[in-house]
Amino acid sequence: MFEIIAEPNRRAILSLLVSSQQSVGEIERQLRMAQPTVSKHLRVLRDAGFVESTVDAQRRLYRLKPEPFQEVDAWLAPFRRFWSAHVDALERHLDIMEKKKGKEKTTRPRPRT
Amino acid sequence: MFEIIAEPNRRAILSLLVSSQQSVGEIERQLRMAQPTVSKHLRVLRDAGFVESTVDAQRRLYRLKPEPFQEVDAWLAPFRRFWSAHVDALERHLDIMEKKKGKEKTTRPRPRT
DNA sequence: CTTCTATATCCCTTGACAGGTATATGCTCA
DNA sequence: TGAGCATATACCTGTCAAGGGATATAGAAG
Repeated sequence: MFEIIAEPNRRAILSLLVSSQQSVGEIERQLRMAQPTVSKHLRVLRDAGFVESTVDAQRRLYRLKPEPFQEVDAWLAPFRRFWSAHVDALERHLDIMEKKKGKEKTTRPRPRT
Repeated sequence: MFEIIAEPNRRAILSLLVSSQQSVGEIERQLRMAQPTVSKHLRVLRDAGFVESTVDAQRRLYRLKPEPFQEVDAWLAPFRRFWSAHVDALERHLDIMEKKKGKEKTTRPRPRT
């Protein structure tokens, strides 16, 4: 399951689908990917249960399915317990993240994906 | 970062390290992996910041670092919002079904958001 | 110093997978 | 029915990462 989300283009597709369902063509245009590439990634995502599709005339509308994300979350659980014992480290990390973002405005930046 | 945890042996190593720090040899024995394999995976994990090591005589003790896990968690956040809406809807639906059957509604713990 | 133990690295082979191009499939509408 | 659009698939090729085996490094012990 992790191999699925290891691919950057697939993560981009998933991020797109968070807001709403999209057709293949819409994904293709927004992500500037070739159509076969999009279709192939969607195939992988569908086989892995990350998305499902419905037919709308000649189009296919893809939307997210929650289960695999829950599995990722479940895998993360033991480590979450671990890191919550390291709140100090968390705060240091966030400080570093803030400093890295020094170029950006203090108003909420748009998510870049 | 996802490529790192996409590898099953690496996930096994990380799971081992949740309980406590381990030497390379201990990991090698518990997971029945060849020593160079363990060392190479640990190298990858260390470079990606998932683990760190300290020297103990000829041994190296590896332990988890929290930051990359937090990043995974951060990536998951938008999807978590998405799927918790789904689960809530499902529960409401099930509640309705229960009531239609005239049965008592058994209170269930809410999933953590 | 020599040897033993623990770990890291090097080299090589192999397999998986991603992208590109061409083509197939399927639906719509004139 | 045929043209045209939207999507899926087949085939090819290059890249990259994992595992195996040999070897290098470094500390410990005698």
